[in-house]
Amino acid sequence: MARPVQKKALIEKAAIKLFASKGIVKTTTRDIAQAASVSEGALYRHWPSKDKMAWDLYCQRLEKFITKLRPAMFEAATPLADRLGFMVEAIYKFYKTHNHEFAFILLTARNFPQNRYPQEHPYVLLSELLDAEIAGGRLPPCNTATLAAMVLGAILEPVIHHRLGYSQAHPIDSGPAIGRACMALIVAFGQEDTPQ
Amino acid sequence: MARPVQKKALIEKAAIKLFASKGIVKTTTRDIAQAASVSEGALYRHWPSKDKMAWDLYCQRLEKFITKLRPAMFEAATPLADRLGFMVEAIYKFYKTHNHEFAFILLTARNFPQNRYPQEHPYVLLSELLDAEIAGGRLPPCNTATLAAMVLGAILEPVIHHRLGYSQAHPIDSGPAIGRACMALIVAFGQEDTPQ
DNA sequence: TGTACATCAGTGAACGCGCGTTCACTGATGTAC
DNA sequence: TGTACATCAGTGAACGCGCGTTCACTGATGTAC
Repeated sequence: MARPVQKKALIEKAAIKLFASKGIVKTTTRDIAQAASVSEGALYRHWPSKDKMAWDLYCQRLEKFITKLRPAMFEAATPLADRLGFMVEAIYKFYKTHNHEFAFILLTARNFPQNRYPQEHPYVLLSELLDAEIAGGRLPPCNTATLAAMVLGAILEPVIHHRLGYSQAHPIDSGPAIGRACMALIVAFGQEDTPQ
Repeated sequence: MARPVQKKALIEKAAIKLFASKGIVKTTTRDIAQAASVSEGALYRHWPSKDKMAWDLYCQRLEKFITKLRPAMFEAATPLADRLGFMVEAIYKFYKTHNHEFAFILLTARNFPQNRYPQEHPYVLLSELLDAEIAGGRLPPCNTATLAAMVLGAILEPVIHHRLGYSQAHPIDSGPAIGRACMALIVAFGQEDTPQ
């Protein structure tokens, strides 16, 4: 039986909150240790470096999130508008319940030094979704890479604004309107356009 | 007559390029000095600190950009779709001609420690524009803070993806489709919605 | 015009704080016999 | 069951590199007389 790990979870929670608030680079190991009521050396019992810790946390929490998102987004029988609505709803719900974790994986982590997405990301899901719609003839062909980026930006930017305090209204309250607007965006983008 | 300033402009150019590529925190004064072929001490003849330099550059370059954007966006007689199209076009054009400067003021600078927008920002312009449309009865009332954030996100996210290399197609090539899609987004967002 | 002085953008070496990381040590738990 | 040993998450002090900033100095240009 493995020795009971007590403090790792505390360190993770404190690190994610700090990373989400101050950014990875401006968060020090002293910050984390203090917030988790742990010595600095304790970090190095679980991760080889601060940067590796950040990257591991990012991949792991993102995968957890994707696992929630993927199934309903790929219910083949459901119309696109519904699946998009589900995606928007799921994203904002996750933001509401896991504020810091969300800000970390979807906002802060944009500027990871690695400069790359992990294999799985809402952006990738969205691209696949759009490609499948086009392949199924339910959407005219278009540049899905750009379109997926637009939709993702339209969904996430209100979260950024809410989190930074520019807007008081929680995006989840505008969920239906936002889903509807994204659907209209997709349709309008495809009109009269040819793939590049 | 002021002594001719030769190196300040070099320092600014090098700093902006580095800030845009590595982020402000990860860019060192040694990086900047080396890129500008200048001693580190030279920075402190023009700015009191690295952070103040970054903030000054941000405000100044953003204002320059806004000055280009504002006039045509507020031509009262022009329909919204055209003004939106102009905005999209102007943004992507600026990105094309001033790659690093754009990435600095509109992408990197999102996570400034100050955690606030300067008074003038494309987001603010967009909000004002939408409010004016509603006041003029040409758009149904809605939550313009959220809507402006959506539109901004939809316009800027393709730029982020292009700059990070996720997408090869330059957003300017999809300019008309993106403008059209943003217009559709706005219209759909307002339908059946009441202001909050 | 020539001389003395002020100004200031620049240099390059040094400083010292803050940070990520290391390390010897501890004590609790698991395991072999 | 008791004893000896291995394991490992934790501590807290120390280390040392890298970074932002400082400082004495230089040399070119502007100004007073």
